[in-house]
Amino acid sequence: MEVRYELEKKGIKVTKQRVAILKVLLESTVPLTINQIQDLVDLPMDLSTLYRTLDTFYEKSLILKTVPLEPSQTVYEFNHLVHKHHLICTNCGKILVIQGCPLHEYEDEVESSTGFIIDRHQLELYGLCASCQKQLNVTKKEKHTHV
Amino acid sequence: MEVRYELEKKGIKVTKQRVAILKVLLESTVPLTINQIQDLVDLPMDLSTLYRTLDTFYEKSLILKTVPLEPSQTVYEFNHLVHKHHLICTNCGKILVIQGCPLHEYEDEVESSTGFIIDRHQLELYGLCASCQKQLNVTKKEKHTHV
DNA sequence: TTCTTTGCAAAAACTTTGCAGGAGG
DNA sequence: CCTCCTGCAAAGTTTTTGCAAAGAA
Repeated sequence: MEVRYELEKKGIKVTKQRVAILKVLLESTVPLTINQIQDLVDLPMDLSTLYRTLDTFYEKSLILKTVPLEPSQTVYEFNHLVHKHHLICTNCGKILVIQGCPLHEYEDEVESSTGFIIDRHQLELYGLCASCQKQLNVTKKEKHTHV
Repeated sequence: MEVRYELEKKGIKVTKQRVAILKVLLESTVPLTINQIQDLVDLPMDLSTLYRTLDTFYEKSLILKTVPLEPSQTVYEFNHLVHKHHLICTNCGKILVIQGCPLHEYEDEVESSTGFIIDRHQLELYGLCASCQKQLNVTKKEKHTHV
């Protein structure tokens, strides 16, 4: 089974809980909160197991972790090794995954101006999705000036 | 006093607690957690007051709010109306504020490809500051490939 | 067997809420 | 004077931890 292989590849001991969690993350097209993972997993599982397992996965770079501003619960997703970011609707909470990243040259600039070694970043975009715009009768004209 | 003026300008009723909180945020060069604000404020104040006040300030765009990945407690800072981002050292936790933003054209692209109206974003860069690099004997060569 | 992981229970950390008294305009 | 704000207490959420039993290699 490929899920087991993903774990072994990272040197993570294979257990049925870990397989179940990873399967959920692999099958999801969107990032999930810990409670959503608990609901989706195919065997009952304690939250402490989920926290511990997700920490382990994160340390081994098997998954990515994001803390959105609204709602501010951490979400987890499989690390497909394709760089991407989230576009989050502040009305309905829908998360869209967008591929690609405009930050590489910027990071190089910041590294040389600050002396840091940058190894990752977190970027989310927030706004209104098309259907919430319709529902709320918002048009592009009313967009707030970006600060 | 200019702190009172900032409040009045936004239509926020002036109280000694609000003045004290805003003063702390105005005087700080770095974003602060709610506990740090409580420690820095010049009169004893309940945490519920802090939560409520910071919510109010945030709704009126008087302050900015960020949720870093590590450590993941929300931080608050005065909204100077100059766009900036954070560079966070994952070893010592130090937060550097960096001015400028490389995202404006990118947001326009994403808007047209997704139909969203984007009104803000959150971006943080994570890495090692110069002194932690020295302390940990890390050099640029060992930098992880960015995923 | 030996070491790691899990579930349970409890605690810690963080955040929200209701209400009565106090402060601001 | 009227309304809104604050402190207190309590409860709700989210996350962490210790320990004994179960599971993986």
